[in-house]
Amino acid sequence: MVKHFEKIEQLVASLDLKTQLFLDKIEKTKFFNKGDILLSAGSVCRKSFHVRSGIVRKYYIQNGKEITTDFCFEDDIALAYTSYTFQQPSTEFIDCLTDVKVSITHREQWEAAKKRFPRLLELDLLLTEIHAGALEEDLLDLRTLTATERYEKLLTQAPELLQHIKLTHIASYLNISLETLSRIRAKF
Amino acid sequence: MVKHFEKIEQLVASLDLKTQLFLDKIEKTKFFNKGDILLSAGSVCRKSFHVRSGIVRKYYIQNGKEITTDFCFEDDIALAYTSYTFQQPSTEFIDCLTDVKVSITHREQWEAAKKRFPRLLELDLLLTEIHAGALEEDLLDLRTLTATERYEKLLTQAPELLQHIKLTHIASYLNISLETLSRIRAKF
DNA sequence: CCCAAAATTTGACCTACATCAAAAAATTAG
DNA sequence: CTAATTTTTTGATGTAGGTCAAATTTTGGG
Repeated sequence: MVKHFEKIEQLVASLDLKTQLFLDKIEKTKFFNKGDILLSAGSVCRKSFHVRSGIVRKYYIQNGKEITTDFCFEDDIALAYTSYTFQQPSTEFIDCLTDVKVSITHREQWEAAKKRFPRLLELDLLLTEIHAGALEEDLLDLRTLTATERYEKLLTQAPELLQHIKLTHIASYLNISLETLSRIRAKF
Repeated sequence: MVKHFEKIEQLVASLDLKTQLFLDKIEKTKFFNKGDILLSAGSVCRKSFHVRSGIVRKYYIQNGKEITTDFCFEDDIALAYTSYTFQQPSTEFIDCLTDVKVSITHREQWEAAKKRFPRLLELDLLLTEIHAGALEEDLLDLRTLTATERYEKLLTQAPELLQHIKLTHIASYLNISLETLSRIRAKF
């Protein structure tokens, strides 16, 4: 769930045509089915998944329980951030909550592209800044909001999410047990 | 508390001399006293504070209570990240827990430097990636560890911190009440 | 349309940690 | 060195939200 969409658009639009064409050339469209796993914990994340349609989820497993860290919709880029950046084994899984269409770019090719078209560094930086900003916000929320407040915030900021995603996943995303979430919802 | 120190060093070392000299030129050394405030919530963060000695703390105030988000020691860069990046009013304060020596660089000049020496974009990106990585780890810890486990982790990863910093601040950093932290410590 | 499986709700109980209050220990200033 | 102030500990009590179990509702395949 990345915001700041306009900023990204704007930067991409300001790139020269050659760069944009190159980016198009190194990405490949693929289709996955609901339930398919795009990345497993333990393996190194070497591709980015630019979601074109459908819903993708990032999660890790803690004591046999799935903990959702993010949902990715159209235009979001799904990747296991730390694994991708530092080329370490991922702690996260990435899977498809629906049938999905994604544009895949391999990290190597993206790195090469950045070498060849240095302005892509600006894009990479912007994306990373936005990611960090979102993490800071999540951290703040987790520290200061109660379970109910976190739910309410989600409700106002991303109500569409509740239409499409199972409560189990939403509960783990909000760091609330399924039962508690159900009780919160009962009182509106 | 930034790790990955070697990576940064390495990248800086790989910059050509002109770039390095330029960086030196735009930064200014200043001294502050214990208790001094480097940035207040509400104002926009326009400088970065590279800590040379002493301890700096970042925190925000929630219902009249200070919540510490980070401690910065020698070599760390203290700034209100989101405010600095997007030039919004900061939610965070930055203050000095001890007398402090810092190198200050103004954002404008840093931005200009990036324009003039594009390889600095790589440095900026690296710093942002490291920041994001740390945030991801904090988030994971907050989601999965108990109060005791968070304290133990701090104890093994940054024991020096406990020597120098008041328990009130450590408690708020760990998102634990002061009393609970005291009880955790009582049982070693 | 119906049944099996999955998702959600409801109920009873429990626990980690917060809060409030006061005592004890450590620090600082005069 | 002592009093005043700050920091930390200890005690008593409260509560948000977790866990386990069972009932209900929804969903999807045949």
